[in-house]
Order: sequence, then structure tokens, then C-alpha cells
Amino acid sequence: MDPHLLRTFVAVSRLGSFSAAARELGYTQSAVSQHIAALEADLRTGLLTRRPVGPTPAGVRLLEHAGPLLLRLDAARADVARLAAAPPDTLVLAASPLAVGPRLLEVLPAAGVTLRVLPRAEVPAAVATGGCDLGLVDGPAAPSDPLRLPDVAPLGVAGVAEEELAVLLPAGHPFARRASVRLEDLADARWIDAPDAGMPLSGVGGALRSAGPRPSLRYEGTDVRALCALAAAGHGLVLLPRRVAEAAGAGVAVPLAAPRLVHRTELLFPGGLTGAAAALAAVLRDPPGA
Amino acid sequence: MDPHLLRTFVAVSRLGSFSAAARELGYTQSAVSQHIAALEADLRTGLLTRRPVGPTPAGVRLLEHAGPLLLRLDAARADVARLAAAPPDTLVLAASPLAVGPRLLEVLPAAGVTLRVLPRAEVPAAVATGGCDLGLVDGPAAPSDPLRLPDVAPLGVAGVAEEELAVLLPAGHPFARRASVRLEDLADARWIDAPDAGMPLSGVGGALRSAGPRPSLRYEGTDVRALCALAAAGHGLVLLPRRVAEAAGAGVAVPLAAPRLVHRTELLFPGGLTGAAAALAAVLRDPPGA
DNA sequence: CCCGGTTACGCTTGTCGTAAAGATT
DNA sequence: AATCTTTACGACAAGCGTAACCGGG
Repeated sequence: MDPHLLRTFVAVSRLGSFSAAARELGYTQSAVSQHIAALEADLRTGLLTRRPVGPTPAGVRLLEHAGPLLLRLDAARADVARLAAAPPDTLVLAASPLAVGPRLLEVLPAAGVTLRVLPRAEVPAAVATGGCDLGLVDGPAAPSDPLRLPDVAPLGVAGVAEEELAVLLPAGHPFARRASVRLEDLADARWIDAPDAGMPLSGVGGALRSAGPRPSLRYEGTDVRALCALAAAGHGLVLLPRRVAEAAGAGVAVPLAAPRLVHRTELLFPGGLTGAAAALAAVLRDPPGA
Repeated sequence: MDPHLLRTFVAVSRLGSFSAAARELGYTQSAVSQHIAALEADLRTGLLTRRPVGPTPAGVRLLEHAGPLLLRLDAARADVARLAAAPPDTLVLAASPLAVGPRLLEVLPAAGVTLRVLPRAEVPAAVATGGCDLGLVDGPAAPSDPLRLPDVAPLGVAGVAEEELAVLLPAGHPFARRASVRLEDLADARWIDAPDAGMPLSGVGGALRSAGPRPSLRYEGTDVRALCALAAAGHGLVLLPRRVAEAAGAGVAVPLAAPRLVHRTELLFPGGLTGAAAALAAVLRDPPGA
């Protein structure tokens, strides 16, 4: 189970072709074939069907492990490298779309900062593997509870802000004139699932008895404005931080009364924080909003 | 960053000796020396001090990654192996001490079941790496919230039971006659930290504003009776499931009123569940206590 | 001087590329 | 017939063990 073999395996699985994987990895076709053969011999199981090329059940199972594994491996390498490396001169800050809030915009105007907006799930990985120096992630959580983040690496975590949640309804919606709504009252409604840009519905469901709101439309992308437009146009409901929902321009924002959830933003930072990164982190982290 | 090199590195770090690690791993001293040299060359950093042998700061950082990494690697191997292997004839069930509750004892009298009580943190690893077929873990959580478990591998999770919490006080304690207590009232008290046997205090602290109760005495071991005896003798307070605290025989159990936490038990099971394991899992998982 | 880690060297094994063969659409 | 994977084989590098070396208590 050499990491190289694993890397080849995921490349072949993703591309559906030995030769394409070989091109991508800078090997010959032959080497790729040998890698897969070695893996299959090691695990004593077929991992790929040939012609067409695709993972077998065992291969699917292995793929589920391979991703996190290779990620952690990169994270480990990046982490020790950071210890020796000089503090970066230009900071790269990774943030999920809704983590870009007023607090960040206030602090940002520092020289040499790059803001990189990523899908929520990729932010921890980006920080862990050294692609970014700091990360800001957001998500739903019980008040003053930490977010449930995938632990790709031992990262430092600090709460940055917590904000009320609201549902963005189209103007004519029966609940649009209410002062607040309960999620269970909207359980049968159509929701837009936007795990990258909006709040992940699956996380919200964990707090409810049921499996959470059922999505009707899925939006992949990181543009919050487009998401708001969809919701205002009546394609489905969206859960957003209250200020964002109210600033949407169209649609009606109704605060969420139950379950007791907040929109929480957290700062992620790698172990050995030095220089400008440490300074920015200190400014961001100190007052965790009530 | 070959896993073999990593394995050698953690062995050397743990044993504090190249030769001892060589004996343990079945290599020669020389090979171990070469392994470490290769790792240090690869990462371009010293990882170990020699004479005495111990990890450098970079080595410490790498060690934090190496453990989970090697664990995941074993988990991956075990997971695909389980797909091909025949369903086990004798089930091995891993459980943290407080996960052994009435529900389990009711169901257990099946033929060929081994119950293995492990420290809480080791249960997920035992299930993931195939040492055990099923796992039962417990911990504090907000009502109907899943536990925060380290994700060593993609394991199946199912809620099994939730129970009230209580503080076990010595007989003469000022709060001993109360009907219920709030944790913040006891914030200044002396607590026993028993992460293996009792409830992990750090997890409880996450729900509070402060860093959680400060431990005074630390108990390492998995014997709940001994822990209760310590608490009853006045060495510190202990947080326990209410039934356990009440059955302690000595001391006084006072239910916890705030924060709203419950003692939650969850079943862990690997992906391809077959045969007797699937049957037992089905019996255990179906009615998640309110 | 002894214990323990490092270095040198030879052998074995593994890994890659080239090229020919085999299989599938 | 064309495309893509597998197999054969030779060159090269990597990994391990034996043994000599070296540095600190």
C-alpha cells in the first residue's frame, strides 16, 4: 500500500483510463499497469474492472480511504515544511463563501493578502496542505458549540463569530410575513441544497429528529448572490446568516426560531504560526462574537 | 514518506532507541538508521536528536500526523480485506466502559460474542482496523446530537441510547441534598478527570463558555467502580450517566440540570456488515432512546 | 572501553521504460 | 483494424544486511 500506488489508483479511477492516468502522472502506461497489479496483488482483490475501466466494490471501498489518506500525507509534509520555511510574505486566506463577513472585511485591508473563496469542504484541506496560510470556515452549530469539521490534520481552531440564522423566502410565501419560523414547520417545503455556497442541509438535519430538510434543487457553486436569486425566484428555500438574507435585495428574510442554531465562523490555522499570519490570526480570533 | 519509514520513525521515537526499534520491527540497527536518514533527507529536516534519542520539534510535529496516518492505512487494508473475508463466526464487540449499559446486557446473551472493554479513544480504531467487529462508544452530547468521534475511517454510526447525566458527590457535599445541579455552580469544584472510564471533561467544556471543569485528580483505567469509589471518598466530582451514579452504592447522585447534555451511546460498524455482526447490529441500533 | 548510531559495500529485490503480445470493440 | 491493457525483458536504483567506523559516557 505504497502511497504512490494509491495515487495511481485514484488517478486511474477518476480518469477511467490507465493511459490517461499515466499521462497525468508522468509515467508510462506500463508502469501504471504494474502499479495497479501490485496493489491488487498486495490486497489480494481485484480493484478495477478493465474495459471499461472502473472501480470494483473493493475498489470503491479503497477509494473512500485513499482520498483522506493522501490528504493527510500531504498535510504532514506541508506541516513539517512550514516549521523550517520562512514566514510567507504574502498571506493567502482561504474562506468558504459565507465566512466572508463584516468582521473579515474590516480587518482585511492589510498589504499582501490574497482572499481565496473555496467550497466549504475544501477549506480545511487547503490550510492543512499548505496551499493557504489561514482558513475561515462557516457552518451551522448549536450556540457556542464548535463546528464539525473533517479532521484532515491537527489544526488550530478558534471561534470568530456567531450570527443568527434566517430563511430566505420568496415574496409571496405564506410565511413571508411571520416574525420568525421554525424549521419543522418548513419540513415539507422545497429547499435548495447548496453545500458549497449556502448552509449544508445535512448538518442542520442532524439537530432535528428527521433526516433534515429534503432538497429539491441543488446548486453547486460559491456565488451567494446567485443562490439568493434562486431562492427569491421561488425555486426553493435557503438557510442563510440573517444579515446575508436581509441584504439579498429580493425575497424575504425570516429569522429562524427553532432549532436553536447559529451561523458560526471559525478560524483555522496550522501549528507553527509565525509572522504576518500569526498577526492576522490574532486580530481575527480575539473577540468571538457571543 | 513511505509508511515503512514512518512506522520506523514512530517506533524509534516511542522506544527512544534505534536498536530497540530495530528489534521490535525485525530490522537491523543499520536499516533503522537508514530509514531515519531517508526520512530526514526527504523532509530536509532533522527529526530526531541522537544521544539521547528523542524527537526534535519537527519530529514532534510529524509524530502528530504519523499516528492517525498509519491508523487510516491499517483501516483501509482491513476494510477491503473484510469485503472478501467470510463473516466471522465469533463476534468481537469493543465498548467503552460506560457504553456497557442495560440495553447491551439485554441483547448480549448470544452465542460466541466476546466483549472487549477499551478506553473510549481506542474503540473507533479497534473497529476500523478490524480488531473488533462492532463498537459501542459513549460520551456527552447535546440531546439527539451525534457524538464527536475522531474520523479514523468511514464507519457507520447509529444512535443506541441517550440517558440523563448526574454528578456523583460525596455524602457530605453541600449540594448533596439538591434535586439537581448546574455545572457552572460546580465550576470551582475539584473534578476527577477519567477520560477512559468516565466522561471526558474536555468534551463537556466545549458546551460551556469556559474551558470546562478543571481536573484535580486524573484516573487512568477503565474500571467504573473504582472511579465511583474515588468520587464517594471525596477525591473529586465525577460526571456519570444517572443510572450508573445512582447505582454506585456510595456517594450521592444529583442529576445535571444545565447545560443540556445527555449521555449518548452510539454503535460503530464497518462498511460491509454481514452475518451475525449485521444481525447484532440490527438488534442494537433499532430503537435509539429518545 | 563499551554501547550505540553511522558509514561503506555487496547483494538482492523492486521499479521503470521499451517493445512485443493479447484482448476487446 | 484500432485502441488500450498486459507481459517480457533489460537497465538502473533502492533497500537490507554484514562489517568496519566513530563518537560520547
